[in-house]
Amino acid sequence: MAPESRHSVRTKSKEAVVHSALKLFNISGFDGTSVRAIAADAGVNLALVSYYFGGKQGLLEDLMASFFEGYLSELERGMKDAAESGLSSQERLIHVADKLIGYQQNYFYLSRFVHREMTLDNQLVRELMSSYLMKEKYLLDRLFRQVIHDAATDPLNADFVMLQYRDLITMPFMQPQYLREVYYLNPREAAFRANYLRYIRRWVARLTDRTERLPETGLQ
Amino acid sequence: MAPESRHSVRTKSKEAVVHSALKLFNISGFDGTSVRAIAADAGVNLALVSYYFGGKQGLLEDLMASFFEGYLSELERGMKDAAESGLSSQERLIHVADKLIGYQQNYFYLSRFVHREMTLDNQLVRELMSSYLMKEKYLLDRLFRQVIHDAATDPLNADFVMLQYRDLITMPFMQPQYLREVYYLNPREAAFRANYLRYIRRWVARLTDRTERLPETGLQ
DNA sequence: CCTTTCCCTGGAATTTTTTCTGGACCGGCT
DNA sequence: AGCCGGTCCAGAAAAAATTCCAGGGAAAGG
Repeated sequence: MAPESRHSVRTKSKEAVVHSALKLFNISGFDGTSVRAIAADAGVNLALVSYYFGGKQGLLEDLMASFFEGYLSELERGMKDAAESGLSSQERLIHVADKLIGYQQNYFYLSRFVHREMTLDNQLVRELMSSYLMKEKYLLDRLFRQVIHDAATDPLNADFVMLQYRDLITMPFMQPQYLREVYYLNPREAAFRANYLRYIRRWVARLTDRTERLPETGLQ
Repeated sequence: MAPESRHSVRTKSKEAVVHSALKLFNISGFDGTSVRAIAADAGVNLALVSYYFGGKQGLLEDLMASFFEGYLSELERGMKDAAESGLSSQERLIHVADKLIGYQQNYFYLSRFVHREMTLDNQLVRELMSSYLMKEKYLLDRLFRQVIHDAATDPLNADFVMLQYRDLITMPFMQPQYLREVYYLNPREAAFRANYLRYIRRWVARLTDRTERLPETGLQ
């Protein structure tokens, strides 16, 4: 970090708050982190948080909105690019996944924080969901329309496929510490993106490669 | 459950605390829930939490340990059953998945709570988890050994496969509200278990189907 | 029937932690 | 000079965790 000249600190405090907040939220969670701790870590006065965000709750909503706007615009742009490049429907899945993984790498702490908060089941989350997540689902539906049609699969199975696709993309950023501790994988690295994308490619290929008939194995 | 006669209340308070705690944790998270709220919801005296669990932190650790013991023993027993029934390696994956999904359905709130807490990245979580997660990984490695060997896939890809398998099993219980709100699926229902298992069956089939045609001489 | 024991209640006081507010400072800009 | 945005300090106010104490009442044991 650069030395703290009076000038560089100027107008940087807000960013410092966000940065420290995200860092600490990923360690102790939102409710487990005090504004004092954030201010202390950011080397900033306590009152700043209320000043800029109107309290702790305001900071939360700010971060949430910020993530979803970026995430959704990345998703939209990825789909648009893919369509204009004339990619096949499978290749579109891969291209979009790549974009979204890149986005979450760039906003690593933010992504993790938001994913975690979304696992709560309260009023705030439900309100946020209904706007952002519905839009996400709409886009994913469009992205998968062709694939689903080609595979001629039943609707329930199609839901599970989309669900797994989404989860494939978000999981490494929801529990990176698991990947790190258990598999020695670091979702923040560029290498991870490349390797993981190769796996997603395989997943997509298997998805569309074969016909619908299943080998009915003996038991149950 | 019996009505709240004086008898049933006896020795039931501890369970009532656990029940209310889990319910509230799933709404507001651990740190977002006060001991007062738990006691009030349980219709129990405030001091009881400290009395039984030695404080809020003790309650947390109790719940964590309780989940993992049940989860791992279910995993072990599922593997043992599958082995003794002489199931194929693919069928074992499905059988174990079914068992673990059943377990998480039976302990729905507990599972969700633990999964959520695990996404934190602090010292406590790391210590608490490392022993359990390492054991889980050991068991999963054994469960997949044959499948991986048959598929003759490279180690990195094998990791991703196991990762996805685990995630397939836990995801519905980490974010059930997402499935509910966006896909109108309820992971708590028996029907979900059956339908989802059918998807897992497909996933396993796709996993092994096309690789079976590869020559046996793959590298380990 | 009486007594002891154990689980729990009730209502506090105590202590620690956290958020928020009111005002002061400070350097730059007009 | 006087304003203004950004920053800091201290303390109010509120909330939360923990502990204390004085029992009630059912069950178990005599």
